[in-house]
Amino acid sequence: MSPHRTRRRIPEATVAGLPIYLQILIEQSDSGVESVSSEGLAELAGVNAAKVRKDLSYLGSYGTRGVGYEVEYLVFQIRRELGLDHEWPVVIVGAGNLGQALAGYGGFNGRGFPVAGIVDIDAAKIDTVVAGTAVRPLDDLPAIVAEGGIHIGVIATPAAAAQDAADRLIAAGVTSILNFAPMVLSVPSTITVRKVDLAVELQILSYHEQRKANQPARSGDGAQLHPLPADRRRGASA
Amino acid sequence: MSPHRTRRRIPEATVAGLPIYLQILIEQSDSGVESVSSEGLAELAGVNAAKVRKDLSYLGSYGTRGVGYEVEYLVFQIRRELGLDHEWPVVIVGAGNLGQALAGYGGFNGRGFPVAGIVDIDAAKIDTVVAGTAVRPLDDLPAIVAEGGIHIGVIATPAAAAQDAADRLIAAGVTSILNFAPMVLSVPSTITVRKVDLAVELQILSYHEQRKANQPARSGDGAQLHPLPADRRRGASA
DNA sequence: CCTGCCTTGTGAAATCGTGCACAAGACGTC
DNA sequence: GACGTCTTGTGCACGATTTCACAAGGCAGG
Repeated sequence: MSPHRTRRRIPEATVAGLPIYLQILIEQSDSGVESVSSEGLAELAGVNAAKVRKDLSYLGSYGTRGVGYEVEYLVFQIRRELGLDHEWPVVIVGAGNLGQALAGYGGFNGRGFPVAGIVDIDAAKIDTVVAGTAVRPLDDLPAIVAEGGIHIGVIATPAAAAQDAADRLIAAGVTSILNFAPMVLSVPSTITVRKVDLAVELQILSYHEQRKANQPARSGDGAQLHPLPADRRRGASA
Repeated sequence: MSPHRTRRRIPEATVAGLPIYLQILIEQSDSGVESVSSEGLAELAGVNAAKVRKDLSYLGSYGTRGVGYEVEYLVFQIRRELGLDHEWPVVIVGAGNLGQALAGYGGFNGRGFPVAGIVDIDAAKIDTVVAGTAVRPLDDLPAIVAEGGIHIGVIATPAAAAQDAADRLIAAGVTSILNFAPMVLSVPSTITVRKVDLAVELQILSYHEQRKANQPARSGDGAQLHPLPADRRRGASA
């Protein structure tokens, strides 16, 4: 049975932070570290220690005052909260450059999101094998989703085809979409969409670069001429 | 000869929104649309119209009351603000699966971020040609960065090599980094870092999926929930 | 058991982002 | 030139997120 019921809602900002903590904790665990403090975790994640504690407190009181958090246990709890206690097969739409790379990328298969299928609209690509999986026709989407019990779809098509891909995924039963196409999707409010757009990321970097170029180093903002030797500081992110 | 001086600081949230508006505006421009209202733009970007107006107001008063925004002009202004009035060559560290895909991906070359070089630490990969660019040794990084006047580096290495890649990029003179490795980088505060982590995105989707599964379906817009296949129970390994 | 030290968990304050509501301004019409 | 309509630009309120500050516990040593 469900180990916990409708837990209090976790803020989006916290949900976005949990995978980072998880990654760090797993790393620590692999290194033999058994316990970690909010300050240590914060350091590694590049955030404020208070934020770490508040984020973790949404999961429950899994720390020990005066001691810290037990790494293994925290990993277990975060995994459970994120729904990572089982695999989530995904289907990729678009077997082009990006789709192929994603299929072959370890970040999917190795992390609990096995690629259960790849589809493409281009007949020439059908049956070619990408990273061990044969490309199937776009029309097979409903069958693939139903057979695989798939909830998550990945869109790796050109922008022009992205909305159609989304519509088909949703019609097939998918309820979460990871969109790599540079295109804002229009979907029902029941569908969760996350967008990853390389051009957007680069343009944000471009903005900051231009800003740096227009603004020679000033004494107050930590910009220094000599690189700091010992401890490093975190750069801008988010 | 910087075209404008230290403009008032633009909030990060707005900076992140500008590339989206830009993309939509370019699309509209290509379709022959000459003018757009904040409401129209908001619709296409999937945000609130007031937010669009507020975001754009940080650039200046480039709209016309009662009419809207002139598409071409707005494109020009956003481009300028983002520093997209010239190209930003990038260097990619890591010629593996992901690095190769990125090099071949149109999202770089076609959008003002030409790939000026790809480097890898693996001697076997040196001189192989990826998307028209020969892979060069990691040690060439300083030369590549200097010759190309490069400010932006892309990390496409495994997590374990990411910090070293960052250190080398920074030592070579790069001041902005786009990090695809599932690893929080430690860098001086003068360096701008943005992280793109597929696993993180998927895990966030996983959280929302789990949430939907635990929460009984609600009637509404025709998107029905998918029963969770009860037989899928394997734990994800790191 | 008591004391001192350490770190969590959490109210409260500060900051940031978003949306509403409306005055200000531009354009077309009469 | 005045009027009506439309849409921007923005003050203000609200909500979310981040940070601060500290009381509440837990553990070790005496």
